[in-house]
Amino acid sequence: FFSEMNLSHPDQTMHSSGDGCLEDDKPDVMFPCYRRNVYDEPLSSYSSGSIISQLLRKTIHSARALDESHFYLSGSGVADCGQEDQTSVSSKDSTMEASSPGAHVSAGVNPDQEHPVTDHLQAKRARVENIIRVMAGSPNSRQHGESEKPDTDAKDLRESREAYRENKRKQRRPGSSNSDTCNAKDEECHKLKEQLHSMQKLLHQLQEKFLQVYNQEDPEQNNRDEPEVTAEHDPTGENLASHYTGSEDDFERKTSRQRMCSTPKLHIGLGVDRRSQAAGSAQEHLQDEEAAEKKHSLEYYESPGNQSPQDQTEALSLVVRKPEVTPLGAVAPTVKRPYPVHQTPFQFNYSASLHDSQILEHLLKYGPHSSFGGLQCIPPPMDRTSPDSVDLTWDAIAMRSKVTSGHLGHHARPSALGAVSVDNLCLPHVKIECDLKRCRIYFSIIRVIGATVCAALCLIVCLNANVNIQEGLTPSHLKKAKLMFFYTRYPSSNVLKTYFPDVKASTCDPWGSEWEGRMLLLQQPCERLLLAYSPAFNRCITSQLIKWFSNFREFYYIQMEKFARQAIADGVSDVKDITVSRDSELFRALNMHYNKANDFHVPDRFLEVAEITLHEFYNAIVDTKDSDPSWKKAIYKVICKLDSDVPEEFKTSSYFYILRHILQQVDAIKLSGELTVCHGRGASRACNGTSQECGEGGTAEEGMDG
DNA sequence: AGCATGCCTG
DNA sequence: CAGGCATGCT
Repeated sequence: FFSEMNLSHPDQTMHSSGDGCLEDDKPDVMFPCYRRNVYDEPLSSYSSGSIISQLLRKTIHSARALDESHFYLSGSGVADCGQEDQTSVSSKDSTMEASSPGAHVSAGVNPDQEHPVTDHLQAKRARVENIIRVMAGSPNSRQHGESEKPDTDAKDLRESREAYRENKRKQRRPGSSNSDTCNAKDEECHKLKEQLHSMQKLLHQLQEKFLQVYNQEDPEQNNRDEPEVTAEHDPTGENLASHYTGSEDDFERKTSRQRMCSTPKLHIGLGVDRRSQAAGSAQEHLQDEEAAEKKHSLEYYESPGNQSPQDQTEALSLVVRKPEVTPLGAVAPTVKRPYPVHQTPFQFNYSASLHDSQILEHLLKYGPHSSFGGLQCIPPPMDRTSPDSVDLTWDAIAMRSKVTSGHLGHHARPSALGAVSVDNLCLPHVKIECDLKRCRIYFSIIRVIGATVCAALCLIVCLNANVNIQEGLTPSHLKKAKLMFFYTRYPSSNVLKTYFPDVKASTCDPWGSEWEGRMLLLQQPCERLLLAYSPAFNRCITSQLIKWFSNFREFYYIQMEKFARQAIADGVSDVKDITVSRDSELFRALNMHYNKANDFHVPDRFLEVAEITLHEFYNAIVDTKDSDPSWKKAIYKVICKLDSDVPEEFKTSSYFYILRHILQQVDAIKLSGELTVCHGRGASRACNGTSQECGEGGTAEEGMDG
């Protein structure tokens, strides 16, 4: 890891003293409550693009820098996040050090360090290095390729420079006192604690929503053809569904089907409650009563007593529980622990927490998009050869994204520091289609690794990031736009802004320095957070929306011309004989395009407009006006006046559409049984092979000062 | 020149 | 669906 960093940023490697930075408590300009240390790297290296991930990552690092006896969240069960490396790592030290001599490269590369470190710190750092290194697998391949890209994101560049200057500044102030460090760290701990609590709340909210969503689509309890999100159990008080009641009948229809499911019981304690002590008994308790109770309880996700596939209820289909014959079954190991059941994750014992921290670090380091294959290189200490070891490869999921265009948009944020082959993994343009799968994976991970507070926080952040925090418009926006097309074919940019409030809401860069204030939103209802992290309604996105509608119109008119000519070819002699009804082939084609899920009741007015349009084309063609190159323009002029007002419901956040989309995807995934995964053994081999490449690659980031 | 729009293409 | 290009307007 360190060699990778050094290679990646030779400038700072040459000047910055890694060990000394451990003691560096100079307030960070950009993140006042988090000081940079040796583990810090240019922000550009955060591939996930989630600022919260960055924060959390810093949290972990800070935690490790702290004395292990007074970690943040005092009195809570999470305290071992800073301790986990003590014994657990030592179990691997010999192997890793032997096989990866570059692990301590930072010490070797910087012989002239300005701040000699104590043996204690060095030992500590060595442990961390090993953890990170092991987790990293062979991250250089990506980095190498990335560095060769000339079109480095400007933001990345900026942040890289900022980080670079930051390091420069730090090295100019070698003397940092430990007393200051302690005070600052206390304050830091306090802030972290508050943030963790906030995250916990958010976690609860999202989980509840998640379960609501899931329970509603439960095919054995509901008619899945009308998935809906009810708000009656909405812990946030945000009645999403209420936005839609009393308007279009489809919404009414859906909301009328009020949930019969009981509110899912949420027991994710995040280590702050009694879960640590109660884990064992909770397990027995669940085994006794799970049939009656577990179904909609998140506790089930966590309980080690519910790991066998046979015990799986449909509630866990979200974590990919399928018959083994199906491709989905390949994921079944996901829900199995790679270590014995008695390694209760809620008890923050070393073994479990090490694994947690590995995954956590991995997630934080590489983001949720990275492959977990590297983690399988270090099987959990308790079960190194477990055949159930799961290799969660995001690329397998990402590849299936239907919306992805296969390349990064110019507004997308390329990840600068990637894990192995991040290129092929989930990128910002990978959209909602695979988000549900991610959800399932995340919850699988939670079950596998146990929901320590760190892991849970990380997971929820990643989940959040994937579903909602991404650059550019989401598939939810696209779906919404398509439905809006039923009302307006020529929306003005003002209309677009009005009806995409969640997009418009954010005017500052989620990845910019404003993020700190945004952390406050963690205490706000879910949707607020989502709004806060929605993409800025910049010109680029506006034009993207406009382009969408342009494409919509294009398809629309192509269909019209096609069916008009068909009618003529069929010998239709009177325009009046041409009608458009819901049974019409034309309508079916249009509906398939704009309302593929067929979950939206197309307004009658759209049928009328379609019929008018068809008539226009028919008449024009009959009158041989189509010989004029611009003969369609006259038709366009007519049709553009037929726009209707878009219902108010569409002004709501696209969050609703996200949920709806997820519900639809649930069905789709269940039917297709997709979601392929790599099996652990092969991936493990690959990891071992690539692990030798650690320390290689990673040319200097282009565009750095110098 | 700068921007918007439409057509064509992959 | 998005990129590239031509066109047209200001």
